[in-house]
Amino acid sequence: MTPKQTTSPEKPRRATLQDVASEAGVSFSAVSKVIRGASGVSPQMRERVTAAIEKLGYRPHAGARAMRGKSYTIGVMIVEMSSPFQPEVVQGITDALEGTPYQEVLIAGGLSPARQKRSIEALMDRQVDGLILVAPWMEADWLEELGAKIPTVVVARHGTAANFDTVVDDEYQGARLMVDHLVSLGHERIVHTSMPSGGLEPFVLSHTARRHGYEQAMTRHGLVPKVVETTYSEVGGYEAAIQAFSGDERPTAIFAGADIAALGVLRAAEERGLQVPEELTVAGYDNIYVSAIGRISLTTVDQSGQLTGANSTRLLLERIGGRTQPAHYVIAPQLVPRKTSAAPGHVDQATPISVQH
Amino acid sequence: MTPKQTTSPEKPRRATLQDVASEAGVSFSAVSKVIRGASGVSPQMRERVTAAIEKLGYRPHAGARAMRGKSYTIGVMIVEMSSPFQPEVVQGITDALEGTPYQEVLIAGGLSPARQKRSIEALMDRQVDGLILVAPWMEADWLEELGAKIPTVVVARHGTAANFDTVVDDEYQGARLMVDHLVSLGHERIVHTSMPSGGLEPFVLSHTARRHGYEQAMTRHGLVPKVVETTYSEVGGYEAAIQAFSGDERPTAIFAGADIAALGVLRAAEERGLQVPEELTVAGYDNIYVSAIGRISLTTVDQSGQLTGANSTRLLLERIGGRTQPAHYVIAPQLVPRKTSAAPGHVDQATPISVQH
DNA sequence: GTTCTTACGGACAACGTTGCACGCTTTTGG
DNA sequence: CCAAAAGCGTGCAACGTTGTCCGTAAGAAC
Repeated sequence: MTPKQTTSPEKPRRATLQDVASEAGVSFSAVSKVIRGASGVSPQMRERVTAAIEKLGYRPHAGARAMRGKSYTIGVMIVEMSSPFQPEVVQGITDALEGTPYQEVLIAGGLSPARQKRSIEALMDRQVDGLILVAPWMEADWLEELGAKIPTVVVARHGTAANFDTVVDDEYQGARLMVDHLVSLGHERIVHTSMPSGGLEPFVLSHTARRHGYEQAMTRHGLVPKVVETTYSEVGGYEAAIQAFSGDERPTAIFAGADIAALGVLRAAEERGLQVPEELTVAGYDNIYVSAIGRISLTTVDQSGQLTGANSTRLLLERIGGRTQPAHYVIAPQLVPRKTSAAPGHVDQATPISVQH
Repeated sequence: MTPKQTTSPEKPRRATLQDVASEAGVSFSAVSKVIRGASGVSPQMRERVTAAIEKLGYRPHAGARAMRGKSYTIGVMIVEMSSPFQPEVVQGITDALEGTPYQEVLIAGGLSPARQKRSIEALMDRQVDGLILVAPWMEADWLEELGAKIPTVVVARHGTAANFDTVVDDEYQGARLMVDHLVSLGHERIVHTSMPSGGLEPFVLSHTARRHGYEQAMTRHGLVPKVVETTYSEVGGYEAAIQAFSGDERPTAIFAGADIAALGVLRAAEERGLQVPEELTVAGYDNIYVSAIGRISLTTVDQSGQLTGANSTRLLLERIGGRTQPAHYVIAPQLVPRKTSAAPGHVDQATPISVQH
């Protein structure tokens, strides 16, 4: 009953096709046929082989399979796991792969294009059958070359590609939804916080799309867009808010490009003694986990990571199946109004007084 | 300059040892020697081969290597990525593996022992050379059997094992640190929120260790421990707080077993109109990302995920190197006092009045 | 000048699969 | 009743490595 000790190093060898074949009294080719579901197998043999597989606990050797072409492994690169969107995407992938012979394997790409490239190469060294890259940072050309080598789906980059598929949330639309929401509440001075573009044209990362969507929507409403560039982080949001407050006319609403930055905006507002939402409306984008909890209750935009993952997987399997025409899938975002947004209230009277230059 | 189109399906084959050998004008065995750093290689040959490898961009085929014994891949199972501890552990692993020939690969184990087992098996099918399991939920026996088959390190489970190593934060100690902190501030009625044990003895998961540490420390201070069992979630924390408030004597401090639950406690306090920390001290455990941000600023206990990852990797590499004696590494936690904890202030006067039965 | 050692490079047999080519039965069709 | 076809099982050659074994040539020792 006590666990086996390692002291006697008689590790039981993993069962192979040959072992199963001996057990069932057939050739190993026959076993292979059964496993592959190939034709030319009698029901009796199938049964005996299946029993032997069961008995020995046989599992195919992925390395050996990889040598013959397919590893039945999907490589997923995520940049960083801390954001809640990425785990959701992964969950979507896992669910979509359930019931297929494929298994996904993740790799943390890290925060630089060079590292991300190395991670992708590590995945390719391991003979994955396809790649799903979540918000990769490297140049489009590199991805095009990659896509020519291996079935690839890129998540969260706007734009079209020749050699790989993309799945992306319509972030222009998401930003528009938010602006419409704020305008319908009565806001006019709405500041957007963004981050430096990063020069990945012709591809467009999330923040650029959100910013453009914001600008278009503002213009459409006849309002003047005003963007503050810091970073998508709590500190970045804080700094952006400080900058926004320092202008001539204090904004009545701050639409942060990311929830995490919105949290910094909230802190800045608190320090200034500005009541949210009475004196300042704050909104974000991403619907991260904390945005939902009572103490924050942040108005934001949700993009379904689950859907993103599921569709990425679908496209990838199609590509593995032989499709070569690139596909681009766009997912509709959803506005999530919560307690940090309201009609601009007391702010109209208070504005000139509390501004400090 | 435009990216190659996939329309002409002339995917360039990946370079093999043989290709490199032809390029360098030597035998493929010689190339293998160079790559493995084996002896019996002249400097000139090494140079020519290295040049050829460079030129062709040769990279070893992990599948083929796996067939000969080593895949140079470390499998890491994480239960869920949403918690911030796990990404940190992964970061620690990545850093520790930098410069070694090994590469880690992650798999999301999911929220049930059955799924987690399947994930681990999927990793083994892929011939990983070793496993790091972060907070796995399955029975100890299963892990013992696993450890007999493959070098394994288990993270975040207290207790000793025969066939694998463990790396764990000293959560008894962490809970004691927190209780000492609260007591030193003057608190006496300190409630702890926990979750049902789950029956994984003789192994002990985090919440049980924290609870025991809390109980011991309270007793040592001559105080009466009081535990509320809900779940480690925002809602769970909220419910636990409501229960804690409903007693005869309202606690002056609530020490949640997890930061995420502490957030729920904060919400409950807010709803009750209790000022934190003036009327109620709130503390957590984990030091998750949001705990640090200004608007929350939660007093908590930090366990270094980075250190955990680094040490897990070290132990695993030792085991892969041949060690069979089990090792168990304990990491010291650190108290992180922030703004949600303070001496019990107005509460002493206010207690009898605001309690509702 | 012969023999022994050493250093180097190459040949080769696995490793566990896949999938084709091949034969042996059994059935079917005339 | 014989030939052809279909059904079924086996044999075998890859796939890209590692690591052992072996042969050769150059240098050292006598």
